[in-house]
Amino acid sequence: MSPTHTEVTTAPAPTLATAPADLDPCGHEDHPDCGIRDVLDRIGDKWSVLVIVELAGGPRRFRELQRAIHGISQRMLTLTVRRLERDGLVLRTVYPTVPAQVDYRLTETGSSLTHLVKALTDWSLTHRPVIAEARDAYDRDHPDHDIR
Amino acid sequence: MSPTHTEVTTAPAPTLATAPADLDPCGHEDHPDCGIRDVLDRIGDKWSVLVIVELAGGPRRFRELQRAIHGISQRMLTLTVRRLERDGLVLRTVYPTVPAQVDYRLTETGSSLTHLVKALTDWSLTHRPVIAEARDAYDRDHPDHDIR
DNA sequence: CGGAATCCCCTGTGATACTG
DNA sequence: CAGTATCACAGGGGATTCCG
Repeated sequence: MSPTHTEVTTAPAPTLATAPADLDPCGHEDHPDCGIRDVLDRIGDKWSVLVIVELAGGPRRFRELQRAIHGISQRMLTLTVRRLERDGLVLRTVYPTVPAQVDYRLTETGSSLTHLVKALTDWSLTHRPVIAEARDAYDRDHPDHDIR
Repeated sequence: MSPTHTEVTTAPAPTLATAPADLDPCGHEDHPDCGIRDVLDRIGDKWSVLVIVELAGGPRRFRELQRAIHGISQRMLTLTVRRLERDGLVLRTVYPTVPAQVDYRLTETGSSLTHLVKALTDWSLTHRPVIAEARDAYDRDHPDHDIR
């Protein structure tokens, strides 16, 4: 890594006015396990959100999902939909045909997540350029760092 | 894992009407790398959102952050704020005092994320009971599975 | 105080092969 | 088609130690 972060400031050290966390998702001051953790552990993985996005377009079969979600392996798709099913976000239906046919669709709860996902993608698309620029600037000022 | 998922349905297999993904974050049909990936890779990790939540309450020093975010290690806090700094979501300021003093605060871009985070925590708090119930039900119907 | 450097484990994920 | 079963591996992340 670069020879240690060394960009200092000449300004005097301020006394941080311990501002209150007006966004505190918990009830009390010491964030013990903020409910947010639940969501993150659930949709914060590599594929869940993409599955939800795809299912937001309507029911999909296993292969359809796999084809739609570029790069996901069979194994991960299985694990992802299973977890979503377990959490009640996705409904899995098996039709006793031959060969087997299974479809997945969002439950009521799952659908309520699509708004958030939409907001996330919107934010992403809006700020992507700014972030890319910030990144380039950082990488320019900090040659040979290994962040990410 | 349990002897294979075997909950079938008696209903006839429907012909999925390939509904359009009206939530498609990409421009075209085949989701190649949906912009959503960018956000997820950025705030979808274990700690970033918690740091953002804390900084939403105002500037914080390194130790303050670590104390506020229960369970985070020194190493991960460092890595997390570095990545956020690199992406231009957090501003890091070093005061040449002795011992060193550093504070972190959200940038304009970073602040714009607090709305989303708030929405996420709200959703989490609202649906937590339902999800917990779904989970229990699943675990009851599928004894000895190893999902998650 | 605010890190950086190491060591190490464990989990998530991919690749491949097999099955009802 | 829709999985399951294994193997194999990179990297995320924790604990500890050292430094300016």
